[in-house]
Amino acid sequence: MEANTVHPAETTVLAPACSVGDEEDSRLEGVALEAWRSFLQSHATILRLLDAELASEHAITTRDYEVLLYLAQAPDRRLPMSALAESTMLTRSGITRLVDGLVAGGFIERTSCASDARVSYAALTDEGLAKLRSAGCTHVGSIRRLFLEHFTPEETSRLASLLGRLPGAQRGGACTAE
Amino acid sequence: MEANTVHPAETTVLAPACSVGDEEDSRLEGVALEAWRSFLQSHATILRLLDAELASEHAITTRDYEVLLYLAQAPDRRLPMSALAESTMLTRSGITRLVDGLVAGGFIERTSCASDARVSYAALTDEGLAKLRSAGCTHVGSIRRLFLEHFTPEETSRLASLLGRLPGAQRGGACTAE
DNA sequence: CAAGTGCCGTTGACCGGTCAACTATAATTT
DNA sequence: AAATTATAGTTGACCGGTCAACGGCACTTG
Repeated sequence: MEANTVHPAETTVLAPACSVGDEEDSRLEGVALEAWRSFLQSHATILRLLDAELASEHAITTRDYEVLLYLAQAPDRRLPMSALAESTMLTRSGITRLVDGLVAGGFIERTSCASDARVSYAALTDEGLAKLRSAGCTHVGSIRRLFLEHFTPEETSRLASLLGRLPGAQRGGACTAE
Repeated sequence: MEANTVHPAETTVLAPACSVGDEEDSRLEGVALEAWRSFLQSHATILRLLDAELASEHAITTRDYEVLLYLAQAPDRRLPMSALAESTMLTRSGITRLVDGLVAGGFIERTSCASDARVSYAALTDEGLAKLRSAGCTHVGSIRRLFLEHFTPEETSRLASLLGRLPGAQRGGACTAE
């Protein structure tokens, strides 16, 4: 029937390896190329699958999930918009619109801040929490299947230590870090 | 002045680790969490930087670059739109529009196929090739700096072998692979 | 060779996200 | 206290990409 919809993605990719010209070192060689390509393509593929599953089984986006999760972990289950923006690495306007959607879905409410009238909190509703819980199972399962399952525990730890050196890898995200 | 534009990204992120509820295994623990988080966040961060550099120094996108590169490596420096779509992991319509842009920029021409009137080739122009070459230096340099430089050769190779197991990592992309 | 079937590329409608401009509030300077 | 500057959030315009529908062409199959 179909299956003609080639999955999209945000790949990118690398650099010559053959003979565009055969000049300088503007090329990536062997194993370095492999590493880089695998990095890009696996990311694209995994995220795509993750998103598809979450969308089809829970009608939310990976981003939605992420926001719900951050809120669930936050004290009082609420966070200022800016905090959300920073955590998710979206712009403030991006978060505004994303939260708009979640509010419309009933997963989040906007509440105002007593001590600073500029800030508006995004607060997780009970339905939001329920959604997160139900989606969580699926999602974590998928992450295991698509990512973690390919490694032994030691490998996972080695991988973590390698990837952990890359730019951006160390920005927050943990439980009570910040 | 500013620097208030928090860099955006397509992160996602993981799963609880604290105490959303303290139920089942719908959580990611320790080192697995680290690996997954690093994977997501480093990707987001690196691609963002890469894109910014390419945009500011060469006025093209990472995707543009990718397409140019694929064409440069192709026999006769041209490829059918569908082939491009597959390589880049974009949809056919996505490629149409992307190529539109590159044609407008003079980097690509559309030519038709003698043996099959349905296909239209995207063919690299000389300017396109020049663009690729000049951008290539910057780009590959950035990849080295942002990614490769964080690893010794053995580490790179180990990383390649780990990432190489992930879904999507083995799809084509090499020189004369197909 | 006429009719079905399927593939190629483009287009329209939409969506998620950015950027830049703006409003309202807070904090700082004078 | 008034003026300045900075911060929080929203909005409008736009962009890159998807999806679904379509038109042109090629390949069966009657």
